[in-house]
Amino acid sequence: MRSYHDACGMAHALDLVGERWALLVVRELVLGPKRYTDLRADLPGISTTVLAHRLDELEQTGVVRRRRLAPPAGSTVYELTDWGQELEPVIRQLGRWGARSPTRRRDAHLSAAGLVLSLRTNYQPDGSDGFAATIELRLGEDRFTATVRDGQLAVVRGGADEPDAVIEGAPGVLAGVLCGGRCLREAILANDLSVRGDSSAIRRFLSQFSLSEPVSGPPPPIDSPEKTPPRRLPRE
Amino acid sequence: MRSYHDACGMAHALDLVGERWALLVVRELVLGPKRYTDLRADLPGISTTVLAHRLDELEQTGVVRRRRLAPPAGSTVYELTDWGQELEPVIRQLGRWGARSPTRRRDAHLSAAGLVLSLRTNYQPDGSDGFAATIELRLGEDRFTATVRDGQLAVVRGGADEPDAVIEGAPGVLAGVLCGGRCLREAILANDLSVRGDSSAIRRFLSQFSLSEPVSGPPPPIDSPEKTPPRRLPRE
DNA sequence: CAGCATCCCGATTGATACTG
DNA sequence: CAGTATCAATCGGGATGCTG
Repeated sequence: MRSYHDACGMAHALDLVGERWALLVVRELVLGPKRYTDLRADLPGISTTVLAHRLDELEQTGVVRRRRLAPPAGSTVYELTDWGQELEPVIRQLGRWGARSPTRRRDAHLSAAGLVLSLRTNYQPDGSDGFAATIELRLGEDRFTATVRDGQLAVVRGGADEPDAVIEGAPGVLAGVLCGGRCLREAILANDLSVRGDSSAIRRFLSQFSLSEPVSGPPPPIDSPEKTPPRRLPRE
Repeated sequence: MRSYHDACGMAHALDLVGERWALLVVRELVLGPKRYTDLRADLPGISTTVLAHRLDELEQTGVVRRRRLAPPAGSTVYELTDWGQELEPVIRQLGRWGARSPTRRRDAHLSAAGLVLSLRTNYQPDGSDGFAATIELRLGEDRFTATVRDGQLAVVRGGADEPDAVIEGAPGVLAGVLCGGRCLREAILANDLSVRGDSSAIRRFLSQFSLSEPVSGPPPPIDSPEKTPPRRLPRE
């Protein structure tokens, strides 16, 4: 296994999860166990070879665990270990940084896990009056339950028993509305999204996610010669 | 340029800084600008080809900026842009995670930047009485000034004017004492470290860094069959 | 069909040498 | 000092094959 041979914690973290696709595999598992085939489906572009390799390595290093489900399911799933689960803050902080990139394509594919993590990251209660709601999110095959209470957001996998509302649509569409500034009504009219239930709860829910503005556009193409004088020498 | 074609912020972040060595280059620049040759020296194992590639890419994506120093220095340095500088929390969180790995080699090479970042990460004031001190760290060629005041730590590049104490030694040795539990006196006797100045300030300073304990040893080699019953099906 | 293993090929990396 | 050039080794991606 390749290594940076560096005692720095970050360098060692990259020994473990710095290989191509590794952190995306972890991202897909943050919300719960998945089967090999579902991982492959949720990571468009990964090859079966690479996925198998990454899962092996992540298992060997104690980030991921394989488990066979009890009968009658019988299938094998991959899940994060407790330590692997602690990568979630890392993933969210990296996501918060990358989301502000001027070169990010907001129209690219978005997995359900990607959307839910961005919800967790971008949630910001507005006025802190006691708004509470349970919203079921139907993202393709996957269902999630988002619960807002006391200015806290929780999103877990699985449908809700008695949701105040249900929102159904592709993750990318929902992201466009939640974090990309797209108009909800327009998305519904375009048949990209469908909603049911308490529409005022939906509106309040949607309004509680902050749009992360990209940093100032692409960097100036040419370096302006004398605008920023050298601040200091690289060495003493 | 290779991309995951994923709208998730984290995936895009990896498009930008996920290539091999990229984040280590950023780490080396977090404390201030550096020249090409110094980067190469501080990143043992990187090839000149890859370093040149990474710097090109990081410059194109607006993470790093090249600058020619004013005469008489005249040399070219690389420095983080404001946005690139915002990777520091990401690097620290990744470092905090990786530092707890059971497979991390604490005896490997450690760069001055790696040490200083781990200081910033692991600082935890103990009893909050008004301890204040200025300590100069001499790490090979590089000097840093660590200032503790009001339960806050600041470490900046450059020597101190009137430090309360001076500590000199290799970054790895200092890390062993600060975060690895090695005895200061023993390190001095072994001639790995030298100190000058207020020795009680040094002792108090050193005691304010928390040892991050590794997570429970290497994962169990064989999966115990029935110990953790399956929690749920991967799909509804 | 789930869960890989194999083979092939182009892209990336790393070691070394070389240049302005 | 600050890179570029070259080349072998490795890695990633795509297609396909295999096995229960």
